[in-house]
This record gives sequence, structure tokens and C-alpha cells, in this order.
Amino acid sequence: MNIGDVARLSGLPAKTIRYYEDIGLVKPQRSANGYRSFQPGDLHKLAFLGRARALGFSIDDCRQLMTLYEDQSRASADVKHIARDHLKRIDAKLEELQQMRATLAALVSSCAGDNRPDCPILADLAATPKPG
Amino acid sequence: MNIGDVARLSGLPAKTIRYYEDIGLVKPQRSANGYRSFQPGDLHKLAFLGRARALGFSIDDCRQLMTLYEDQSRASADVKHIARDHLKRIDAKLEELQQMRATLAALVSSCAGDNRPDCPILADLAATPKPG
DNA sequence: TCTTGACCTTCCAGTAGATGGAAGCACTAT
DNA sequence: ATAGTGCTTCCATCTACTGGAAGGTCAAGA
Repeated sequence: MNIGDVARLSGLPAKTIRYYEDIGLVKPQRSANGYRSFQPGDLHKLAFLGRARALGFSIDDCRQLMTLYEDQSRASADVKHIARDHLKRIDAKLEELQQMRATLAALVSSCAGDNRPDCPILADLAATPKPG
Repeated sequence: MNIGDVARLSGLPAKTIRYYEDIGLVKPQRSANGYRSFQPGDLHKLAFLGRARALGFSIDDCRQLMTLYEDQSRASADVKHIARDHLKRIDAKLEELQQMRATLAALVSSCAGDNRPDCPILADLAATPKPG
């Protein structure tokens, strides 16, 4: 299979697949004409990577997950550890975003949004940390 | 004030403040010795930027917000527009993260996390999109 | 056979928003 | 004079791609 085929089948852009080869995540063979020649195993790996990335795992996480996936003598605890750490990071990010959202939503709803200059959003941004 | 002073007062790292000067967000004067010389107005701007960044506004948003802030004849509608767009982006991100979190949490809790190789997390990542 | 168009190649640059570090000048206190 | 801190610039690095230029390859059609 050429890169276009695996791109279609994996859902990853060809550019991304080349990039993944660059950083050593996949190692497709080459045809006589210099084209990358992907085997079913490569496609499988790329699909794995795409799914892991879609779950927000970092490239480094993906590398470790791939290694574990290919290691028949792995301990599931190692996989779980990576996933749980990632889950913690997601939870932290969620909390941060929810905090932002709450503040921002309050500001947005307090702003008249007309053609006058008075604006509680700007007033809040300009407020000194401890006004009192 | 030197950069260390405004760093302490604004809560922004000196590196970040230099970066903000690089990209034209602040334009401190220079002392005879070449040091940046920050006026109270610069500090005010930096605090504004820090607060806007903490709410997740992009640098480009910050630039526009600063411009509006300094424009006495602004329409609050313009500020609100920027904030509402940002709120939408946050909501989209939240939804994405919540979806990730749900999938990931289910996978983590389904994994034994012992020294055996069987792992539902890896199984899920390796699953083909439509198995049936 | 020639040509068109889709596909493939490599390489370089750029994105956002900083952050780390090196080399070296300035200032303060002893 | 010297030590220590703070300031300067410049360059590299990070994440995970993405865009684009210049050019080679291949299959189909006139």
C-alpha cells in the first residue's frame, strides 16, 4: 500500500504519517521507486496511533503504549499507569477550563454588548488583583 | 521599574515580558544603561495581559482586547463578540475533553492493572473501527 | 508517443506561546 | 577589587503537526 491508501484507511493525513515515520513511530519499507510501502502491520500501528491520539495521549505516551502493545510479556499495570496519568492531566485541564468558562460566561452575560464603551469584561481584565 | 520589578508585580515571568515586547504587546522605554524602564502604564498593561491569558484568550485576542481597552470610543459589542467567540471555543474544548475523559475513565476502570498482559486499554486502541 | 493529472518524494519554514541557556554587560555591597 | 545579582541579546527547543515548493513516477487517454 502507498501512503495515500493508508491515509484513507487510517484516517490520518499523509503528512502526519510521514511525520510519524520521521519520529520513528512507524518504519515502512520502500518500493524500488522510492515510495513508502506499507504492510498491514503498519496500517494497524497507524490506526492504533490515531486512536490513542484521539484520546489525547501525547506522542511520547503513544510510543510507550506501542511498545507495551508489542510486548507480549507486558504487565497491564504499566498500561494502566500511563492511562491513569493521562486521565489526571485531562481532569486538571477540565477543571481549569471549567473555571475559565464560569468566569467568562459571567462576564459575557454582564456585558451589554451595545455601541456604548462601558464594558464589565474590560473592567474585570483591568482590575488590580486586590482592589480593597 | 526594571523588568524584575514588573515581573514580581504582574506575576509574569521576565522571559514572558520580554517576549511580549518582542511581539509588540508592550513597548517599555529604555534607560541609559540599556535596561527596560517600565512605567506604571506598562505594568497595568502587563497585568491586563496576564489576566486575559489566564482566561485563555489567545495572544491575538489579547491584542484586540488591549486595543479596545485603550479606545475610549469602543463599542462594548466588539469586546463581547471576542469574549463570546472565546467562550464557544472553550465549550468545544470542554466537550472534546469530556468525551475523552469518559472513554478513558471506562478503559482505566476496566483494566486489572496487574502483572498479566491482558489489557482492555490496549485492546480498545487496537480495535478496528467497525469490527462487525 | 506524448501529455495530462494524480500521486509520490524531500526539504524548509511556520504555527502558539513561551521557556532554557549561553555569553556578556551593569550595578551594588563589601 | 571582587562577588553576586540582575540585566542584555541571541539562539535553540518544546508539541504535533501543517503548508508549500520543486521535482520524480505512474496510469490512462489522444
